[in-house]
Amino acid sequence: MIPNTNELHPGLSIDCVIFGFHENELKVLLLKPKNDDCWALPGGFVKTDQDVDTEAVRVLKNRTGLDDIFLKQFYLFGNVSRNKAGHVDKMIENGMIDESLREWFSQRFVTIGYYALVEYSQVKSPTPDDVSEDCQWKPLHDLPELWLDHYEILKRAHHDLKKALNDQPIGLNLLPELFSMPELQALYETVLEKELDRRNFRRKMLAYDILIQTDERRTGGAHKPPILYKFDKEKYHKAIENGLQSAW
Amino acid sequence: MIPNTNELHPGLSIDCVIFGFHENELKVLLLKPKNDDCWALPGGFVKTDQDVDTEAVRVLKNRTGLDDIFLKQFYLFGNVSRNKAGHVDKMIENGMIDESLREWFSQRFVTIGYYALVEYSQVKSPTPDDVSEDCQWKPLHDLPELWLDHYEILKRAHHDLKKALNDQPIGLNLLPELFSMPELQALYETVLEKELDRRNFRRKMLAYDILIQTDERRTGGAHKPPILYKFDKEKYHKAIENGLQSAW
DNA sequence: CCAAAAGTGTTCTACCTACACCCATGG
DNA sequence: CCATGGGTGTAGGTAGAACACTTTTGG
Repeated sequence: MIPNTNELHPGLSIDCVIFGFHENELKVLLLKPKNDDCWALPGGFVKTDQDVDTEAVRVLKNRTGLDDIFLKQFYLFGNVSRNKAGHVDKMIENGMIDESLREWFSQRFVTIGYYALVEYSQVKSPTPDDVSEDCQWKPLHDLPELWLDHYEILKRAHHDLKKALNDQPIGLNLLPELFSMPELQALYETVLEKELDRRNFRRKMLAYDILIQTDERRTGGAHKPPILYKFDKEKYHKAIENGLQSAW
Repeated sequence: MIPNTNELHPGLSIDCVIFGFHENELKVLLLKPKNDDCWALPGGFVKTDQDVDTEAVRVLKNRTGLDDIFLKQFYLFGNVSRNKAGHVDKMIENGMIDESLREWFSQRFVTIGYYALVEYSQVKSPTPDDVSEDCQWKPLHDLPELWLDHYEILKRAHHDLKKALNDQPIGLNLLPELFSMPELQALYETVLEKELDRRNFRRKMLAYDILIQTDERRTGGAHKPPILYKFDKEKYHKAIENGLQSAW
């Protein structure tokens, strides 16, 4: 529910690009606003007595039930053009918001983009917010039409995520607790949108020294069962803080 | 002057960390608010009919007279704690702002951090804004006490700039048109806060393929005069767009 | 026993590191 | 002529790219 607008920071919103990884595809959690053909990024407003980061965590928690998740503020979208004329009228017509909120929604808004990486299977039931009728994972490469500038926000989130891989590992919170090297590689290939050499990938990843090899193997395939690994969380977080490689 | 507050985006400000390079030091352009001991980052507000980036460019232009400069949005500072109680009272007491603006300034503010890299010598006369009595370059490593969370903003700008060097060249807009390799190296060493090997630096920088060697040399020193280079602007900008190195 | 996919090792190359020598200038 | 700092080259090590063979499972 939209809280009393008096308690909200005017003209400021949050949009979260929530990435999940499933069936070798990157998926994004999207909302279907009521009576609208477009889909939208989960978002929200900022209470004036709350940190912006806190509010982003709240949005994530409300949609996915998850907290304690990697969540990164990546950009503030502040162009005037993102506020489309007629857009509020439509929301009122569609019954998404009440007439009384017309003024609040008619302000010029800037929005803070966050992206999150979550484990697909842990999101038991994606939950729509009160202005939406549905909440679903959509494949990054087969997206429905999106609201306003949400496609641009999503693209930039993915672009920033790709770049971040040069300096950070990913996988924690995006893969199950135990995973095989080929599964981790599939994640990287999906995010990067390119194929990688199996052997070189393994060597490089092991050199990061953030993996712990377990005794278990993933059986069931008609082939040699892969070793399962888990992340050394302490080293993983250190790697994120210190950066993985630097030219200087 | 502060425009009519009705035209301004409420609770939203811009702060610019303007870096200059002079006498082998990184300097930052700071403002001295009237009747206050602290110094502050140049900043401003966002007109509701202007893009946020546009407003940041305007701030830079007003303080330095420069435009067409590398200006990067690096973070939105959105913690509640940055709004200190009593801080508006003090501004009114000091005559920085009029009593009539009390309400406007008492809102909770979030601020968008930008950093800029400018050529020190091109800023003929740093210009204070109307709530400040002075505008000066201050050495990054000998800063006066700063307003509110401006020190935190500055630190983060520098940190982001350092990281950016792994993926981008710097120097254009920060050095004169013509510069020697040792001068460029001094810039890198200053930003990175570490010493680099002369020969390896040269090789690496030339490998970036963004420099044009000129026939001129910098004379005057009691030693072999260094060759002067300039940036190949087209290649320089391409390097910024495409990134200099990537792990994947 | 065969197909499928996983685990391992080697060679070649490119780049980074560390270092030493010569060169041009001003004083 | 000498002190100062700039230009150049090279040997050794490390890391990435390309690539082939062996291993283990299910069917």
